[in-house]
Amino acid sequence: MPVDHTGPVRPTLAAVARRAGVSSSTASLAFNDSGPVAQETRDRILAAARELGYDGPDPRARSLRRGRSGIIGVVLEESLRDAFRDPMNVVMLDGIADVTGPSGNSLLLLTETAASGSSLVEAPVDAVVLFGCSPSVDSKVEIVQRRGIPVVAIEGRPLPGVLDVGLDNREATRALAEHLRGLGHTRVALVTLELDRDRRRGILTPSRIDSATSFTALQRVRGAEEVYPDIGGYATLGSTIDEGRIAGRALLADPATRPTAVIAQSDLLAAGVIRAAGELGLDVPGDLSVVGFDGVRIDDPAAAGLTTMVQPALDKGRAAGRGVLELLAGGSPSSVSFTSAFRRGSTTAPPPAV
Amino acid sequence: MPVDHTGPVRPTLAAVARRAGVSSSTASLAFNDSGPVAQETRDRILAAARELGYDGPDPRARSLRRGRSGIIGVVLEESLRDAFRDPMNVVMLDGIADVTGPSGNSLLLLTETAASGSSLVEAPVDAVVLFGCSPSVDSKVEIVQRRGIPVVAIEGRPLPGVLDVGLDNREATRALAEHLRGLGHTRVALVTLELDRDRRRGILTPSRIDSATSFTALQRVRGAEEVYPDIGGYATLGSTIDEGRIAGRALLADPATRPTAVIAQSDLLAAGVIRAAGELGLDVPGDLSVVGFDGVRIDDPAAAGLTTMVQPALDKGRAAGRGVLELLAGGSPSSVSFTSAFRRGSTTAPPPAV
DNA sequence: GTCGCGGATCGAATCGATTCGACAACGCTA
DNA sequence: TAGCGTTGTCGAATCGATTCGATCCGCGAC
Repeated sequence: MPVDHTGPVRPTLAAVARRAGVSSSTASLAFNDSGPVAQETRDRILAAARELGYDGPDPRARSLRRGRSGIIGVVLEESLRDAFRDPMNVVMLDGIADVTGPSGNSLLLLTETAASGSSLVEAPVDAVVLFGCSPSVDSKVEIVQRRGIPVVAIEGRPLPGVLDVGLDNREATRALAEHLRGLGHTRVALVTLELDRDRRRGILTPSRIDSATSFTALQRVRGAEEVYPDIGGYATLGSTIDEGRIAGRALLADPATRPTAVIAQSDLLAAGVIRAAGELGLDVPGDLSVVGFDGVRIDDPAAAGLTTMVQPALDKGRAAGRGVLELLAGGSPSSVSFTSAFRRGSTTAPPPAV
Repeated sequence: MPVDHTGPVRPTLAAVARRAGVSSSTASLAFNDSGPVAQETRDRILAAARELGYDGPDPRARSLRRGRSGIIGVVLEESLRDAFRDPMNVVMLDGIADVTGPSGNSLLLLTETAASGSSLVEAPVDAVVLFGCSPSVDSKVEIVQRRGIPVVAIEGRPLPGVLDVGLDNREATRALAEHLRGLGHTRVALVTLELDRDRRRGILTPSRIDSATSFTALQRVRGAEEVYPDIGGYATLGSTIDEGRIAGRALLADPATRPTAVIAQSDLLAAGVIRAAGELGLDVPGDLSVVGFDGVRIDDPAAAGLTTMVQPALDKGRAAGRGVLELLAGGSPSSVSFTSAFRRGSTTAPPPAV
C-alpha cells in the first residue's frame, strides 16, 4: 500500500455517493442539477458531501470527461510587464474578460517566450486569443488549430481559419497623414511600433519596411505612404514612452534634417516624442506637430491633448470575447473590423514658417 | 454509433501506439521521455504520431492522471482594468511569472466578482496567489485549502496555512510620518487606499478606521498614527490618480482646515493629490508636502520626484512565485517580509511660514 | 552453464468524474 | 385493467492519458 504523503485524502464523488447510499451517477446529477433527482435524495447527497468535506467535483476530471476546461488562453507577445505597459492591451484584455467572465470562463496568460512556448500546446485551453500575432506563433497556431481549438486574432495577419478582429490601421493612418498634409507639412517622419522579431531599433529603411513581419505596424506604414510615399522615420522596439523618446531624440537631434511633423504609431510613442521635443527645446505644436494612435488615456500631461486616432479598444476586446464564445458554441462568426475616429488635439498645427 | 459532429476525431495516444505497433504505455514513455525506450522504437512512435497528426498528449487527461495542471491561479481584487491600472500589480505579476514561467506553469487570471467566484473553486489550479486579499475571499480560501491547494498571499492578513509575502507597511509609513514631523509638520492628513468592501469614499473617521478590513491599508494607517495619533484624512476607493485627485480636492479645498502635508498610501494617489494641489494653485512642496508609497515609476512628471517609500515589487512577486513552487514541491517555506526604502524626493519641505 | 541484472516492453489499474441506456415504480387515460 | 408516459435511480462505458509491477531477453560474471 502506498504511503500517503498528502494528508487526508480528498473525498471523491464516489465516496459521497456511497455514504449517501446512492450511485455515483445520481450524485453527479445532484451536483450538476441536470436530470431529475428527488429533493430528498439531493438533500441526502449534499449532507453526505458536507460531512465528508467534499466541495464539488474535481475540475480536472470534469474537464477530461466534458472535453471543456472553461479556460481561454490569451497569448501576449512578450513579458507581462511589457504587455501591460500599454494601456491598449489592458483595455482589450478587460474587454475580453467582460464577455467571457460571465460565461464562466477564465483567462490563462500565455507569453510567447521560448520556455512557455510549450505551454501554449500543453495548456488545457478551450480557445485561444492572439494579441497582435507575430510570425513566431504561426506554427503554434497551426498545432492549436489542428487540435480543433478555436483561434481568434486581434489585429493579426489574416490567417485561414482564424477569426480576425481587425482595425482600419491603414485608412486611419492615412487620415492622420492627410490631416498633416492639410496643415501644410511636407517633412514628416514615422515612429513605428516593433516591425519584426529581430529586435533592432533604428532608422527606417525601405528594406527594413519590406521585411517587416508585424502586420499592424506595416499597415500603418502603408497608410502613411499613401500620402507621403517616401516617408522615412524610426523603428522602435515597442509601444512605450521610452522608446518614443529614443526615437524622438534620433529624429529631432539634427536641425538640418528635422521633420516638422511626426506620425507616431501609438499614443505612448507620441508621448515619448513630445518629451524628446521638450528636452530639445522644441515647442509642440509650434515647432513640431505630433500625432499618435490609439486614443488611450495616458497619465502624462504632455500627451493630454494629443491629436490621434481613437480606436475602440474595449469593443475590440469584447468582440474577441464574443467571437470566442460563438466559436465554442459551434457557430462560425465572421471576422469583424473596427474603425478609428480622428480626434483633433492641440499637438498639431501648421509647420513653422521658414 | 454516435454521429460525430466535430469533424475528424483527434487521434489519441492509443491510436498512435496501435499504428506504431507498440503498447500505449510505451508510447507514453516515448512522449515523456521517462523510462527507457529504444531509439528505434521511439522513432517509430514519433513517425506514427506525425502521420496521424497527433501533437502530444491531451492536457486534460494528463492533468487528471498526474494530479497537476501546471496552472497557478492569481486572484485579483477587481476588474482586470482596475487591477492593471496600478503598476504595482503589474510588476508583481511579472515577478511571479518570472519565477513560475520557466518551471512550465502559467497564470490563470481570476477576479473576485460574484460570477467568477465559482471559478476559483472550479478552476483546475495547482496553487493560488492572492493579491491583497479582502475578507470576501476568506471562505473561498478555506475551500481551496481543503482541497490541498497551496495558497500564497501578497500582503494579506496573516491566515493560518497561508504563506504570506509581506511588507513593512506600518514601519514604512511611520518613517514617512517621521520625515514629515522632522520637517516641522503638525497638520498632516492621510489619503488611504480602499479600506473595506463597502465602497464608500469620504472623510476618514475613527469608526471608519476601526471597521477597516483591508489589512494593508489599515497597517499603513497605524504607522501614521504612531507619529500623528489623531491623524485624519480621506478614504478612497482604490489606487488611482483620479481617486487621489478627488481626495486632494476634498482635503485642500478649505484653506482654514488645509493640512500642510499629505501622506498618500500609494504613489498614484500622491500624484492625484499633487494634481489637485496644482489645480488649487498650491505649490508643492512650498505650500504642501506630499509623500507617496510604492516607489513605482509613474508616467506623470508631477510625480517625478516624489518622496516615497520604495518597495521591492518585483522581488515580492518573485518571492510569491518561489513560494508557490516550493509549496508545490512539497516543501514548507516560511513567510517572507520585505522592507521598503525611504526615498527623499522634491515633494517635501518644511511647512509654509504662517 | 547458470545466475543475475539491466534494458525494453507490455497489461492492467487508476485518476474522478459525466452520461447514455435500461429499468422499476408510479399515476394517468382509455 | 392493459397500455403508456414520467420520474427517479442505477450500472457500465468512457474521456485519454500515466504508472506500477511483471515479463522477456540478452549478456557478462562466476
